[in-house]
Amino acid sequence: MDPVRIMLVDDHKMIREGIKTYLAEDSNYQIVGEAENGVDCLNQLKSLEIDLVLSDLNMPEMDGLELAKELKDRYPDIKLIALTMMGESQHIKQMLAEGAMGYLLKNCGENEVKLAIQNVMMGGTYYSPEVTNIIMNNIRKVKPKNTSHVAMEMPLTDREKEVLRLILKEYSNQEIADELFISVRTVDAHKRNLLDKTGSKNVAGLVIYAVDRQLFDDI
Amino acid sequence: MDPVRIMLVDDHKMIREGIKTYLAEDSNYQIVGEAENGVDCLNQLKSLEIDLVLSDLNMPEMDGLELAKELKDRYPDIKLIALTMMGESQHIKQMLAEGAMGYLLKNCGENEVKLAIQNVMMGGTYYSPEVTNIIMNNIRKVKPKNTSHVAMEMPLTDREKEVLRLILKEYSNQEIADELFISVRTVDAHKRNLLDKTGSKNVAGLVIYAVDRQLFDDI
DNA sequence: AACTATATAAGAGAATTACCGATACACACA
DNA sequence: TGTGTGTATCGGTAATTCTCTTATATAGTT
Repeated sequence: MDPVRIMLVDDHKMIREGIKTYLAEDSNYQIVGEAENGVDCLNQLKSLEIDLVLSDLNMPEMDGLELAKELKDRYPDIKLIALTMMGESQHIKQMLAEGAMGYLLKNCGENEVKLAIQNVMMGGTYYSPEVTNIIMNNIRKVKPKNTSHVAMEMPLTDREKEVLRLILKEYSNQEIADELFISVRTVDAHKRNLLDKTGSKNVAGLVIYAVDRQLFDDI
Repeated sequence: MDPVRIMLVDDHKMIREGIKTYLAEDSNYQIVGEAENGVDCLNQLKSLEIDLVLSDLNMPEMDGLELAKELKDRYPDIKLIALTMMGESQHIKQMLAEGAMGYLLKNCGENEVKLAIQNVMMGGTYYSPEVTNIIMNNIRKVKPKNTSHVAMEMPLTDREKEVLRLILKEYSNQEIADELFISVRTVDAHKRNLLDKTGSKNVAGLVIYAVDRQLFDDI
């Protein structure tokens, strides 16, 4: 099999050197480019054939997230694995959302790097266990509320959910009325009930309610 | 070490039997209870000392999510591992949010079950790799939008972010004005600029924008 | 048959927000 | 030293939404 053609993107030379020593003696991997930031990387990509980019998150000029967006847009076939340090669950989720197929911690070992590259090159994914934990903990800790008033929570009727769904789609009351073939006053009434049931003060509250209960899968 | 005292909760006898055979011959584990749904489980807990609950998600009477909430509330020391089949990323995230410390697929092997129980009993976590993939893919596929107009995206000013933050807190324009010691009209203007910059039609759009960019960590 | 929940709708006034400006200030650029 | 450009600040007026109250029809329950 041809070696995987890799570009390293990190503003710290030391990190790049480290990874190079990991992969240097293995003919399955070939480091064909190094960049210090996203802009640098994109420039080099104009003249290089690359299979996979291993990129840091925090960099001057253009960070990993911006780079991920550009890569997805301009070179959708190039695989991306993100390199990160602990405690960046915020960025991790965003990178995944932008198409990173893998995630490595900077203190990972040689075998883990190779495993990640292999998985991703075969169309799979790789997430270092520590990263998985960060994400899962992040998901878990999201809700410090609902302790006492759980039982008090009222179920929404189908119609109310329908109205809520349209509210999330940024429809005005009038537009919702037209969509559902009912009067604005009715929409008004449903909305009022929604505000009561969810304990919200306004539309913002309704959206947040829907989002953190994941009422609709398109959010 | 004392054996881990376990309760199995699943409406399918076959599943319960399967897990029992996995753990029966190992003196480190003791199945002290079996329940067919959440209500059944909670009833038995009144008279049983349990360390860990292994629970299905979809069950009649009271499902896994409801059970998780009740356990967290009434027996916060009891560990919970969720049992699931593929394709339930929605529920997975919710279960994690409700305090499940682990996640197993129903087709997992004996060793994986034991590993999960050990990890969780030691205060750790266990997520089956397939489940991890489901979650990550779910995070990844969320955004089918931003393809062309990525570059067009305008950065928000500090003041605008401040206003947006208060909007997310369900403040009215007047309340925001009071909080920031400015006129309602100014708030209004900031809001208009926010709507323009984010391409939103109304507050719902702003909230969604903030949520899926994770602009503020309290959402 | 009576009760409850839901969906529907209206009136009327208050409150809020949206829209179209305008001014002021700082900062960059030529 | 002008001349933009972006940001923050408001005012008036129009449009919308909210609040409160009331009402009817329908379906399901007891």
